[in-house]
Amino acid sequence: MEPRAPRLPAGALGAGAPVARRGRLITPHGVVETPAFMPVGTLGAVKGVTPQELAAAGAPILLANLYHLALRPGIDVIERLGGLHRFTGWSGPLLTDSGGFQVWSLGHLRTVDDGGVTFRSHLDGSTWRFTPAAVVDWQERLGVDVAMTLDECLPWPVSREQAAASWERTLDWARQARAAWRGDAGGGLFGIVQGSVFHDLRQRAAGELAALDFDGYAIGGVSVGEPAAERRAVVEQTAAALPPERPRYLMGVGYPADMLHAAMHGIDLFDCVLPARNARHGVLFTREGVLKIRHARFRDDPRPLDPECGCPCCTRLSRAFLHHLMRAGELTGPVLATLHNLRYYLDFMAELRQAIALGALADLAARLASFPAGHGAGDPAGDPRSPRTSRASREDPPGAGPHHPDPQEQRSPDAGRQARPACRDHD
RNA sequence: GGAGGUGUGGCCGAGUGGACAAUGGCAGCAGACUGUAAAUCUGCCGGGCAACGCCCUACGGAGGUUCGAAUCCUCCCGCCUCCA
Repeated sequence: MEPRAPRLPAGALGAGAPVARRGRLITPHGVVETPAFMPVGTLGAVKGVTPQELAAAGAPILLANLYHLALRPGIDVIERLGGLHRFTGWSGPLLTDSGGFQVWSLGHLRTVDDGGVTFRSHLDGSTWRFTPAAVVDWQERLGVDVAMTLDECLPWPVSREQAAASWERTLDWARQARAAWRGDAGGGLFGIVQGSVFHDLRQRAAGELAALDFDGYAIGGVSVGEPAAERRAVVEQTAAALPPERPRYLMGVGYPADMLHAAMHGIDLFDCVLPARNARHGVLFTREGVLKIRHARFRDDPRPLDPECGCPCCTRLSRAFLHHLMRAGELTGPVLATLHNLRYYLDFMAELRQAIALGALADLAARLASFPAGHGAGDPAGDPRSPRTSRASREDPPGAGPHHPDPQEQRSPDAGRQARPACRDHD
């Protein structure tokens, strides 16, 4: 993103450092304009939000979780009820995560071996075997638009040796998943790059994964505690090594500033629980920065959370009322807060897409960077090595403007195919 | 009028001779949260200070016993229950 910054040689498939790009993810249940944010509905719903509300907020695609749905209510049940779309009432594109994240988050409830992952259910202690092929099969039975391969999401930090060994296993799983994938329903299968914070590992992994010809590629294993600067470096260099004509998905990220940074490096898809979870915890994203709505200072505040926001909360309710609901433990509080944060994220992505189209990413970066430090907006996107803000706004939008068309994105063989997710440039 | 019970930090509520400035919970004041085991978790929460320790004030009030009392005794005050 910073033209003057030294970068590693481009990967075998990359002609150079990727830049921000607009695109379309074409799925059986609709087209997703990218870069896009995918709200997380682990159990089939974003907590507190109906499918209708989610659509009204502008969500283009919903993420759910295979691990959680397999344990409860079970793949069989959902399949019998007509698939995950029918079951959840969400008629737009659906992506399911494979359970790879639970390898990390449920660290003490699982064991990993070369063949897959054995979970001890967090619900009742029962034993569940997740193999690369089974995970693919289950997702196909759910009828999702985008399935993810089973991967091993490593903790941070790990040694280089651990990361390398783990990657060999995840790569093997990716091969098995690719072989098992049928894609009958028109969905696509994404592979997941791991490699912890080791750039050469990541780059190698990206290349090896690309050779398997997935419908899209995800960068996993970030946002597990590593420093933001390391994460950003990983994103930059991994993105550069991924096939440009396919969607790039940065898993679990993140704060708006992090998404902006990643988008500047050619990432197309994001997901994160942050807007929903923080909303439930009283932390609201606004165009002025973050508001902790439970703070006493909002008790008498008649203003909307964010006057520029069109969500059901901001259009007619005061900060004081939301403050009251959250403090009183009234369910409506977290619901409204979630609708707001989601709307903020989705609006932010719309602004991001527009900024890419207009070559105005620097303005967006500058505005984000102007947020008070420590308010949860993440570090400024412009310079991973500097927590200061002015830097970013001085730099040119890194190759994102109309004068920096990204030649990599054009005319991929799959660009026009509707049968499976594809990502391509606009016009 | 008689008998029994009870009174603890903003609220509820443990503690019944030293380890008690006093367990918990709530409320309050902050912090955290990144492919969701999270409407969760963590810290602070009588006052003061030259503050990893010390001092002051505190378990309804006043006295007393004791080396030592929120805890035992006496009286007073409030509240509750039962009997007249």
